[in-house]
Amino acid sequence: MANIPDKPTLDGIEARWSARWQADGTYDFDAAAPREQVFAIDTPPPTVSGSLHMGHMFSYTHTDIVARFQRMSGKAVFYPIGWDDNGLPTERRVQNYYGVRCDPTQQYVEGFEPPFRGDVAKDHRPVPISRPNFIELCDELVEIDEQIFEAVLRRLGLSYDWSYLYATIDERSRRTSQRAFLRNLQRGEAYLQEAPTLWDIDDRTAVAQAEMEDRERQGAYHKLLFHRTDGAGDVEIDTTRPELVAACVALVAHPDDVRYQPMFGSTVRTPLYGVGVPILAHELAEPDKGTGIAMICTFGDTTDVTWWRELALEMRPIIGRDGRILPTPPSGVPAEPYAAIAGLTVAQAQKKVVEQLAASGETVGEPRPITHAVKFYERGSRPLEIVTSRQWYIRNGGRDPELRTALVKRGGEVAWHPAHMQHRYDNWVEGLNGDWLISRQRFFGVPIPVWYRLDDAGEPEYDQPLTPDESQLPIDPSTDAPPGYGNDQRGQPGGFIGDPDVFDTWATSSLTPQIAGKWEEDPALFASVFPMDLRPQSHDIIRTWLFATMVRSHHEFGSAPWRHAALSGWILDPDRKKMSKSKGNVVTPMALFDQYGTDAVRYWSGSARPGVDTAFSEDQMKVGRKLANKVLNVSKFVLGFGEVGSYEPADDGYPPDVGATEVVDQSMLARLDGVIAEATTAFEAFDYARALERTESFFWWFCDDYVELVKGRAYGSRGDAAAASARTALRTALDTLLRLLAPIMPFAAEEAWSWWHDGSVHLASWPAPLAAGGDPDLLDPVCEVMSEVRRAKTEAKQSQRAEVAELRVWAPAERRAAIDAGRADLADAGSILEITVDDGEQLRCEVVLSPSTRDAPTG
RNA sequence: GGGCGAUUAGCUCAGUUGGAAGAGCGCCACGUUCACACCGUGGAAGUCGGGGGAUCGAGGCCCCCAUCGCCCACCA
Repeated sequence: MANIPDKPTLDGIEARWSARWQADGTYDFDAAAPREQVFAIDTPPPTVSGSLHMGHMFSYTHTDIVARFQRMSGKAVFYPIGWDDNGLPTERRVQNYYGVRCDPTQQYVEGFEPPFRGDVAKDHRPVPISRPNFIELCDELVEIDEQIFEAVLRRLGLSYDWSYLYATIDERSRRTSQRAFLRNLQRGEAYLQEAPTLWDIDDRTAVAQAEMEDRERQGAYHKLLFHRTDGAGDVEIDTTRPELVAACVALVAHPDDVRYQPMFGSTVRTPLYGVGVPILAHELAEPDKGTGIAMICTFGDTTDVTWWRELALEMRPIIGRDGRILPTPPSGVPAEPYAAIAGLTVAQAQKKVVEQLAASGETVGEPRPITHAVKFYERGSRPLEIVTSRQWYIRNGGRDPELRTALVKRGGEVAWHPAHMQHRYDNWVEGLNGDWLISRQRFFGVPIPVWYRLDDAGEPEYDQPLTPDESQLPIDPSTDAPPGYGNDQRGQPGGFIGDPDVFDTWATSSLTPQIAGKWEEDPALFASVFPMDLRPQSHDIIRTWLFATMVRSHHEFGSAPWRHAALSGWILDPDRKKMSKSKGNVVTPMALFDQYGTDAVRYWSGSARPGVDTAFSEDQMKVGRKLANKVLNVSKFVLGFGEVGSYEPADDGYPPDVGATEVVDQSMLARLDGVIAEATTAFEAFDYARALERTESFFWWFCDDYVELVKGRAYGSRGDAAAASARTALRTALDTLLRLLAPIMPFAAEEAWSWWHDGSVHLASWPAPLAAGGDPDLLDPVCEVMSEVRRAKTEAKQSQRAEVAELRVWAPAERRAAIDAGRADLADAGSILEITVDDGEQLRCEVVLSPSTRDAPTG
């Protein structure tokens, strides 16, 4: 054959084949394919404000392996990629990269030059810039980051159709996001409500339940005295937040708590302020926590919100959106003690209040330190507060048992891989306690496409938002005017104002099937890719991305958005902790590609079972490197025998195996046939790891035993007919193995394939069953005998090429036939002069090395 | 507090309907440059977390316990 290199090498094959695939459009989606022949993947768009790490390489490889299998199986694979670039993470990166911050009150500056581009000076104070200037910098940095991302993903060999590339901030995504929201609004699935909201005081934005996490923090119980108005003494309550005493609206105990039953309905005066608050009963109060009676404040935690709502309590907010105590006390709260804390941070206020309580004698004993869980925004650095604000919500079942049940049912329509991941979904949906808050008081995001009429007094009429026609999308209500209005009416009584907020990034990324499939913009495409076949993602975002996508699809289409969900595991440090950037000196994907080769890194990913957290292992990459190298070398060797016999290489279609006339060769092919079946079944169930394991195991057996056994014959030691059988079987097996390995090791497989085929192995058909007709187990006793011969030579400290004068084998009758069939090949492979086979109860060998060999001087 | 997963050789992990403990790495020994030193051959190494139970038979099935990890929870 023409193109076999003298010295095969893995070096540089990624660059060569990546360029070739791109030039040839190897992975282009066939948009004309009918739905049943399409395999559509809802690829996770990486957050471009971070960096691509090994976790991405790991899970993205899994998906790519599946995509390649499906493509070879004859599917038109719809495999788009996008960038998740809108939202807070990008804003933060822009702030840190350019040394700026967004201040909507600033005026736009034409041609603004940021103070830095990377390497911001340590003592630099962020320069306030206008929102349009800030957005421009976001767009600029996102573009830079995305180019770097693309280079890494191409190097990983991901078989995307890059022509469907999208970004969650691009025009189509904005249009899709706004359209979906307007539909939700029309159907009553989206609504605006003023309510207590979890609030991040640093980012100055509301956050959703799904983005909240608990962190252990040091705190302390303070015992406070509330004074009974009937003069019967004081009530002691324990609290970790004494600074909120001014916000106290009631005390609460469990209805069955006999200690407090007599007090229910009576009134106590708060310490310091003397404000009268009722003592009430509620099931959520826990008798064995603290003194068994708690103070309800607006708001200290989410339980306060529940109590406030269910007990219909007053509102006495004292914490502002900047996390500081409001300048003026709530109505009915005396100004005098309050003045001391006005304007302080929560931490400062707590210290002050504790001093005040000590001075007034309304605290008992010393604070008792405790460690307790406090709610944080997952990207935040200070505890969340709860403030009242007007926000947009989408119904997700959090307040509607019927919808919740329906969404759990939708989850049941999806096949989960691994299956137990469905528990996480069910668990989350069943535990929801509020609707999905989608509005964010941020800047770099999809604007909420509504305006509000201003009444004659200039007050917004929030209950009847003005909406654009879908044909106008995307719009920006801060610059566009609503239908029937002119921009000169902006902010004027009788005119309008735009909603100043943007959607949370999940509100847009929950629409990735719609965005990638060009919903409402290319109906033919959308019809052929939706519902998608596969959603691959990490299990830690089941509650966000997966669930949110389900909600949007349920509302819009009344179906699940995909048929399968494949949840990948995490990468763990060797010490079994989740690998994190904070640990420093984490390896970068590019460095590993350079060191081991892409196929080797992919091999490490592919050998991890679906959904299982996996230790980062360079050892596994070394093994992958060995395998890739072996693929090239054995290919060279097999192809070096040349084309003989009836073998005809086929460009697509499967090569015929009719030339294998020897039972030894037929046995190998029968065994390979079993591997094809197992690998195919495994791949169809998304179990790429099993497919790899079976293929790899056969591959090494093929190289170490079968090739060794028949190579003498393939060279022609027993004549042309016997050689032709061996050569045909070798080439058939090689052809099959390259196809089986192509999804895992696309570069090495393509390289070896290219030596003797036109066209890409990645467009070749997946191996069909081989009608070999042989006995797959026939070679077992032959290989056992070969192993015995090798052992004898090794124990005699001889070369494997050492001559054997005589090999005597005893075997049960049913195995003798197999050994007889392989005896000529055995003689060749082991340099054996004479083989005798006799009956015996068990397989047993006696190996007599030739004296001349044994006595020959070594070295 | 509720739920899920894991526990097999020094390390990383397979072990698919229960039928005589496996692989790779590492280690030891030997060999070899005629496909492959990114090589080959062979070897040592495990009371399958612990305890019960059903079975002729359990790493696999049932119950209990322990340890680790993760998810969820209304954590005053």
